[in-house]
Amino acid sequence: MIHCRIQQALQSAVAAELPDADLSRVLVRPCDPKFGDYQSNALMALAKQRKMNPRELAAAVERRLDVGEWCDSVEIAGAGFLNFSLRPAAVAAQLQAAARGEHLFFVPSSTPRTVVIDFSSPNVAKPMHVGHIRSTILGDALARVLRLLGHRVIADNHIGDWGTQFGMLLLGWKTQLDESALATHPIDEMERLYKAVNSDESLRDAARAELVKLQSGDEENRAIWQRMIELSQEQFDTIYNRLGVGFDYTLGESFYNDALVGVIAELEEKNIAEESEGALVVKFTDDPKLKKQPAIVRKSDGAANYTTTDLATLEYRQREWSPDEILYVTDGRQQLHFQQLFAIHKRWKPEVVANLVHVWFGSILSHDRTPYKTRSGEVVRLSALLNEAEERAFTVVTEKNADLDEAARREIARVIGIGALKYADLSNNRQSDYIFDWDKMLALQGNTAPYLQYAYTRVRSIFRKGDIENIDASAIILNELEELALAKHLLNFGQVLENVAAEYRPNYLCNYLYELAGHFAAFYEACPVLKAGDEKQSRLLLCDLTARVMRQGLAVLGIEVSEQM
RNA sequence: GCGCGCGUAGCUCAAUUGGAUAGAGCGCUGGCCUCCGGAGCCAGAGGUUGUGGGUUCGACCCCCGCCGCGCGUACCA
Repeated sequence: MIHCRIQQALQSAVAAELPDADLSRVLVRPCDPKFGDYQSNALMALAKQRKMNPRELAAAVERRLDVGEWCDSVEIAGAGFLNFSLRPAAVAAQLQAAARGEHLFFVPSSTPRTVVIDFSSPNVAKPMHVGHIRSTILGDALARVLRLLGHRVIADNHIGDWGTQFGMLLLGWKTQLDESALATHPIDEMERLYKAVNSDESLRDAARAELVKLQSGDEENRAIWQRMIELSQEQFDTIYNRLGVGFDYTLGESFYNDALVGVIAELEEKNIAEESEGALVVKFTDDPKLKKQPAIVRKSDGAANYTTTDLATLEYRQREWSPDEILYVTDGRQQLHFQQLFAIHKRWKPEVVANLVHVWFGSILSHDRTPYKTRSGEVVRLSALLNEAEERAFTVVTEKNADLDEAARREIARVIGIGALKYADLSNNRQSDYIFDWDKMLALQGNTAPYLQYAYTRVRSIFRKGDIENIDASAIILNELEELALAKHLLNFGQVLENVAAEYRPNYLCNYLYELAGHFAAFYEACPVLKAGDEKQSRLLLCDLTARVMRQGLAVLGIEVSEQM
């Protein structure tokens, strides 16, 4: 990609001028069009370190710089910026290469990594709810982006299939199970059982006894527990199918049960953990931020907790897959837990160099800025949320396109509704809390999925209308400002994907696609396509590449497109 | 108390290693249909980036203080 080549050329020039410079910080970025197409501000920082005059350094580097193949001019501006302006011919060559199928403005990573992504993690015997949506959607989008860039991704669903709640569930199952309710609405029935037992103090000991039996391998309880997992997995699969989300593994908490004792023993042996108030804890005396809060790895009743399970999980993943990176896509409220986890792991397995990252996100809020709930104050189930998204989209589609038959409208509504829901989440900075708003996410204007999907159908419509099958990409003409701006924007797709992968922020891609739609709209208004003369094939190519980038970009966000809306 | 995070236009949100005149949508004002999907496009108004200092050629971004909000803070995950 041109951007990359310019950056490499700049790095070579800097290396020649300043042999000891840190080239990893010598970067080239897209910039405000009034300055050019790309900009580097790296020389100002380098000059500062060395107490040099930044403009003189820029001039010296510029003399060594050879980017004539791609750039019309390189200018030194302001305090020492280097501004690059692309040659239209170089832009055209990129478009032609894309037309030949050589690339779609990105290239696979030259250093592929193995990345484990831990996301979604719903609980057995409970409904999936709005609290699972960000993790599921964000984790899936990151998995898709990383895969597209050539990385080896292992998506692992660490479901909650173990814990004290099973004592209550088992007791309820044995004493007050409604078989027919279980057959029709298994999740509701299991939730009912849990609530019934949990609300009755007098059943506490009996529930506890069922838990102990389960833990000691009692056959009947194991069988019931297995059944609960199966029923829950059916629910998960239904939701994941609707969302188009997939996993490579579903290794829940119970998978690590047998390893917990060993983990605890090792932490004791290595003097990482110590007794305190009846529990076994890890203290972080040398870490100013963590010293106040020890982490419990064995409760005073002898049971392990999630820190222990996560350590065992980490050890398994390391042994099994040797990842370069493990991503935990969870709520920001678990930050302390992951800081502790990573700190313990570093002491426990100092030889492991995998990059452990807590990819955390904010909360979904109602308009009153309290956690998003139903009107009656209950958690919103994911199934209901998806239904409503599709239903609302169906209403809009029917309004706008009543002549399509219902099946077609349902299918379009599915694509739009689910897409809107996902995009609303992904287009925000993941660390921000955001306010859930149906009208905003389904709007056809602004930075929304329906707007982007609509932009896609407008392009496709040109091809339908013109009955176009093949494009002759031999003559690219980029005379109009709008053509050139659109073409240049297409060139930046790959860099945006890399930024998403580097910071685990899909909203960068959302912004890019929204800008792409904007550039296309301007082009579409200013430049007739089907009625064009010499430019027709060139413009068709711009349309086609826009559609392909839009479709691919949305696809890695987990969002589908429709030919018509 | 301590820790983490947040505070950007009336509202909802962006802002890519510290980079150039902080950008969108909604709402408001005003334009554009002999034209490929008007579910669209263009323009205008709207900002002391909570606040006071500091570092820097340059700060929404880094450092210190203060105000406000959210979350976490020993046996849930």
